[in-house]
Amino acid sequence: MGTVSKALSLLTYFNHGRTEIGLSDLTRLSGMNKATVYRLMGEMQESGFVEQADGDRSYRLGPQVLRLAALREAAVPILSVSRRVLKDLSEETGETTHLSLVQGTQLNSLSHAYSPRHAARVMMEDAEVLTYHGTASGLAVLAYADPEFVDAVLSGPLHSHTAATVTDPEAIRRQLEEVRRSGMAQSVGGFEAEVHSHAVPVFGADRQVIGALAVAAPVSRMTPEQAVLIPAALHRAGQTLTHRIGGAAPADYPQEVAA
Amino acid sequence: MGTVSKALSLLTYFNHGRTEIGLSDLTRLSGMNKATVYRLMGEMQESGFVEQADGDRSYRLGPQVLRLAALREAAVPILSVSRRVLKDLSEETGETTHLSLVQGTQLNSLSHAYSPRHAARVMMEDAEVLTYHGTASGLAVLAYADPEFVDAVLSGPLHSHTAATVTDPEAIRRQLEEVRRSGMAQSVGGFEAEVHSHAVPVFGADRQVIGALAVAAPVSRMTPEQAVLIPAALHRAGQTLTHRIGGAAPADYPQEVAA
DNA sequence: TCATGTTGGTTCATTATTCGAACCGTTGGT
DNA sequence: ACCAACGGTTCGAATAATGAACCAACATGA
Repeated sequence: MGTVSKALSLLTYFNHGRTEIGLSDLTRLSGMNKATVYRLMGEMQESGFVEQADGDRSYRLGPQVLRLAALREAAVPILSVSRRVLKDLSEETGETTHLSLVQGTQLNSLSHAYSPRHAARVMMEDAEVLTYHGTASGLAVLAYADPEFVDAVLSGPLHSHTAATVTDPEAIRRQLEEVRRSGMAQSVGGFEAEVHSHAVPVFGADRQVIGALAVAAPVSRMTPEQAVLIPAALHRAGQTLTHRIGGAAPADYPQEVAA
Repeated sequence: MGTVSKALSLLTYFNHGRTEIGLSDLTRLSGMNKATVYRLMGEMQESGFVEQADGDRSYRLGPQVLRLAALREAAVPILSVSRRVLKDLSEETGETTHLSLVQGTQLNSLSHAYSPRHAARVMMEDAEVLTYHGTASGLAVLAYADPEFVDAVLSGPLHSHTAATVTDPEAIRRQLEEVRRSGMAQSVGGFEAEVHSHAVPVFGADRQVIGALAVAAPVSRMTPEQAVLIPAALHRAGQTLTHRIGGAAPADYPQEVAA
């Protein structure tokens, strides 16, 4: 692994539960030498990618990432476009909706919308890491990902989030077959108990899957009517989003939502 | 300069006018060897910080920066907080308002708001680079920056945006004195002709200046009444923003807007 | 008070990585 | 057919990264 990859990999240890990390913690998390981490963080600090908090000297992400994100959105306005789609979809379904994107080898939630219809909602946070095997979004992505990528994911450790999480690689592969057939992934209590999620893949310009659009509802509200309405609305929203960002679905992607 | 700094410096060549850059262009812009640029970009591509467009193979910023930006906002919610302040300020003044932040050695616009009051508005784009000497925001920042930083900026080349841009270092230093006295910077036609800008500094937790809040109005609308109302509202908004992000102004910062 | 274990930060000889001139193969224009 | 420009690749020489050991400062607690 090159020096640049090492430096950038240090940034992956930041998440919602850990927005500030001290030097020693970072060396432990990364397994690198302390001097190495210190120098790498120092360089990234000079460039404004990280900065040090005032009180203790722990590191946090710097202001430079905001500029890059704004430019990314200027080049590929996927977030701003998705906000409209998410809002419409959550109004139509009455449930929480969210968008997640493939970033390197991990899947991150990046935008979400709530519906005001019900007081009880599935809550979401942005920039949260989703597992491929334990979420509807993850399955939707895997179903249309490169076979090598699927192999890499399924050969790694597959943690259980709940008692209902499917962790057997062969069982997951069968789920992926089903996703490809219907064009839609489902997960009932696989990530969080009492949550029924539907997800469809979102495709980029090269017909590669780039992420997933999902609806998350309490299982108690998944009536037979909703079980028809949500997949139909979600499928349409997914096609709209793929189209608006200049993407295209692969030829074998179902044009209509299958039962 | 270390390898990591070199790699990250490549990202600075992306801007609104140049969201995709080919390998050869990037080598020319950076002055580095082509093989070096190729390898560095390859590493950043693996980490998802950049990606290659489908048609040609030019590079653009990758999805990973979105995740980092979301986490930065989670740690230091300056953008989400500023949106409220900007919106209120543009409604109160009837003019375009914007926030810019110091990122390394450059100043970037990062958020803005328009007022619906007038059809003719000063238009803004996010993630645009502002000069320190030619904008009210830049002067507001310089007035409260480290003396070494001011020296570095003023010893560099100072380009003219318009005929009204002040480029003489000594004249700029006199302007900075005036900014420190009044707590507010002004620029009439210095960046764009026919635009009158006011700006106040925004401070972080360590009483360091971290950016500037500005109001940009057509010179034709800068009536005597507005020339009083805008500085007062802007000064209040700046204090509000500094306070909401957990910052504090230095002791010598004027508590009231001075004439 | 003294020992112990943190923390962030620094040093420097060893070593591995990065560098860059020159080189491909391809594309597009003339 | 030629030329120029493109993205990408090679490999010995040059440089920068590495990591064990070391500081100083602070905290904890016996």
